[in-house]
Amino acid sequence: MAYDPTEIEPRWQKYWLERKTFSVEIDRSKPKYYVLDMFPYPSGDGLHVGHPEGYTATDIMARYKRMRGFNVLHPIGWDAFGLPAEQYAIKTGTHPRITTQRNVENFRRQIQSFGFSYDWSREIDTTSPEYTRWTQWIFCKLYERGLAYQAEVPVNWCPELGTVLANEEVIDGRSEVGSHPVVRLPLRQWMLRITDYAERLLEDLADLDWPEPIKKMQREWIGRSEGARVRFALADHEDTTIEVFTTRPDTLFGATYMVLAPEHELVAVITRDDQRSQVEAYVNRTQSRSERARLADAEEKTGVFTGAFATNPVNGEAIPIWIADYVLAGYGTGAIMAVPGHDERDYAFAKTFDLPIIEVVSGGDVGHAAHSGDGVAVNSDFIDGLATPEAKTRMNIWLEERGLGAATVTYKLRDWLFSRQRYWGEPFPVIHLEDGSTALVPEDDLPLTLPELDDYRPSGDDFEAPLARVRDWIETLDPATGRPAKRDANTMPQWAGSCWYFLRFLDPHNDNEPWDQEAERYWMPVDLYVGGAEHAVLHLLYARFWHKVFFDLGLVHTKEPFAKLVNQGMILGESFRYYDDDISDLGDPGVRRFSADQIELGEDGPVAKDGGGALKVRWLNHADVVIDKESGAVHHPDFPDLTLERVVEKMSKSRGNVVSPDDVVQAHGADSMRLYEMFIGPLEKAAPWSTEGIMGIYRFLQRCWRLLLDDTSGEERLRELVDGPGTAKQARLRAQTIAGVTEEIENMRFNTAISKLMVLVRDIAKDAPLPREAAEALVLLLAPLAPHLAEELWQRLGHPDTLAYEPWPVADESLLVDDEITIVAQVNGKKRDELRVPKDATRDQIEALALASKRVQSHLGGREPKKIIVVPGRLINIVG
RNA sequence: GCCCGGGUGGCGAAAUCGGUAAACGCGGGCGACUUAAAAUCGCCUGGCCACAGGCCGUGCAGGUUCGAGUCCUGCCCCGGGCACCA
Repeated sequence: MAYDPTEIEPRWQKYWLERKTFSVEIDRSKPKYYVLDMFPYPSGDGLHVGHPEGYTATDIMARYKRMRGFNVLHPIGWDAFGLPAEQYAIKTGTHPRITTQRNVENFRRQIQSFGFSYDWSREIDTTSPEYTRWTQWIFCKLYERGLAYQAEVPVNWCPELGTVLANEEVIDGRSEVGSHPVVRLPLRQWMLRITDYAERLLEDLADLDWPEPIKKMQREWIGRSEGARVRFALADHEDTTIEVFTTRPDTLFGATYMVLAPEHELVAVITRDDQRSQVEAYVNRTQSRSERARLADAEEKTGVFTGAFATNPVNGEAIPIWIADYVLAGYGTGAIMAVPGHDERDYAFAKTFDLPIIEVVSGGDVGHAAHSGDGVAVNSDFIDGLATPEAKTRMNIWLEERGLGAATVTYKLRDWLFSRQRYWGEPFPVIHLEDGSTALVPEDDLPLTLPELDDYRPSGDDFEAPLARVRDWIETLDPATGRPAKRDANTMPQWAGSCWYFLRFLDPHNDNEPWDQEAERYWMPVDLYVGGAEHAVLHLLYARFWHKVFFDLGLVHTKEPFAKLVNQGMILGESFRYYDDDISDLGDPGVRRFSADQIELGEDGPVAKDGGGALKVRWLNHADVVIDKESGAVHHPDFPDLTLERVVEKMSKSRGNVVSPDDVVQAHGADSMRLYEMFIGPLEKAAPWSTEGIMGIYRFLQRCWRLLLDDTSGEERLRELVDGPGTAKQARLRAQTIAGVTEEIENMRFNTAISKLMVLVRDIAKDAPLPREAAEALVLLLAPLAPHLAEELWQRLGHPDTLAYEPWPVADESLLVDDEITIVAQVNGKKRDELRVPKDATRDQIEALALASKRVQSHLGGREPKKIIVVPGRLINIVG
């Protein structure tokens, strides 16, 4: 029998499950290691080949750390609330619970078929009442601390999805999910006060072992900005002032006008009657325009004069107050002092409306453009001559002394819009009382479960959630007074469940509290967290926020939940493309076909270079194309003259480049898939799936099998193994491989770890029979990467138990360096010869050997060496 | 527009302390085994030339250095993020 993963793998998967090989409990005699995958959403499509990449990486680390003596927590569960199941329910009437259960089962089956070493006794599901109960309990804690509040806010309403989206879920005025249009509407919503934690969320990033770009994205998202608030008195309203935020208080003398956001509350108050109709028209126009439209023409500044004037506090000058949509209501105070000389946006606005421009910082030419950089203050009375940083400080002091303003810090981060007009989410554990106030549902009554529905559609035009229609659920009694009250028709966003799931894994069946304190103190923080970079700000920021609240509540002992973060790259699909002019898919026999170099991109898509006619893209699968062996060029199977363009991109149904992991497991086994995904390149980097590539890995695993087992006679027998370490060469190769693979796995460089194992398998039994020590080391080193094969071989080597807890092999340090090494001899920086020298050869010995080399001498051409550089153990360079 | 990544053989990549460029794998070529094919095993595989040898070669153009894929300056291309945040 040859190596047969379809027989070996299910057998070992069953073994692990039945024996609970990977179940863990707190064990204070061992160091702990918590390794976590980003919470999967069980979609209807099942896993594609990209999912297992991150899971394989964490599984390798989990298995490796167990062998290194760590007590490893490696759990999995389901982030099972979410839009797709609900949209499916809207279409088919199937309850999302049914869809979700079905999908979870499929995901579990697939994930188990990859042989991941999860502790299945800790499996959780965010939609289960036992989980939802604690999500709601956490909301109560947020509410009690004043971190959850309701507000009438302009929200991102997506008519297509029938819900409100968080700012983070809107990209260029469209929904992140499905790319549907989004409009701004004022609605009463639940908000979470994440802005209270802005400073800590920013500060604590510093100590995290996360990729720098992700930290940077979070820093920019939080957007800390130092400046000053300045109060401007109004010329006609003695009791009213307008406060602005500026990062450049030093330019106050250059403030020649003021701009309010159209939504600013004082707009209606200060507008002069003769300007009112124009102002109102502008406000209405702004409201009705989508964010997208506003952004699209950001170049052109628009605005209207209110007729009112403010007084510049530094010089008493009256400056006009305008409204314009380039000032955002949600940032700072929603009002600015405009300094056209030193701000590009203000400059453009001033030019458009012919407002005065004054230079107050030297170093530029305000006649031609705004000078927004630092310089020296001019035309600025008491700060004249000061450099920008000093001028800022001086102005802040001046303002503070007179009670006109103060130095302050502002953040871009906004409060988190936390309610959705959906059915398939956690209901809010609150009731609305007759007097307009709200109260929490008593803790004993949690979880508050969802009622059954006949119709999952959103209520449409009145912007209400489906739950609003369920009267006997909505209408309830206040348990405190017995008076009528109403439940909240909104549900929480999908992020809620994933904000704390890593804590529930510590103690998943606890009925008394969300997690046990002792378990938290033992297991937290997460030592390694692996997932896609698409969660850079959303999930990772929200989860950090909640964690800090838990910290303040004394529920967790670490400030941060995820000590180390790694983003895996995507597995891409390969497809091949050409173009034709059969735009309406008529199958016209006279159709013209074009290769990539015969077309160009017009405004409405591809057009032919020769005629400019519109073209349609056509895609072919790898299996259907013809590849020229000589040149590597790819051709259409039916039209050999048509050269196809290779395109590597995200897998999608429309491209026909999706690879199913079920097919891969069936054809080559889970071990091959795991190894292949790790072998194609660094974990962080995106790489294309290749059908040929996995064959190479499959062959390698077969070689491992045959190295230990003799299957020529038809009954696979263990080969005769030489006891002990074998020859000196074999012992050295074994030691070098152990040292190399250990180092690579520690740094999660699995691709090079695998290549080192390939070298071992290739060379270990080349000149002498395989020694037992080498065979056992190979199997143990292979175990984290290809666990099924390793378990099988381990058993055949005579070990009755799983190797999951076998000690990791140790390299004999003394064997790591050869006695004789190769040194490169260079002449003037170019390699000319190689020298074999003892590993501890002296500088003089190497020099003598190099100068004795014929090749070196011929390239020196009789010249005297001017300088000789010796790099110990590496090379000698003779300059002459 | 701004900010991050990244450009190395036909392909995925390695070289991460400035020190032998291309380890390992795919693809390709040649050979062994075979009636044959598959599988397997062995060797070769960056380009060019006056071919026991030499020249060129890590996106492009320069620079620093005995020595540059690696450091510096300018530019080009690809991927991602942000985008009126005062």
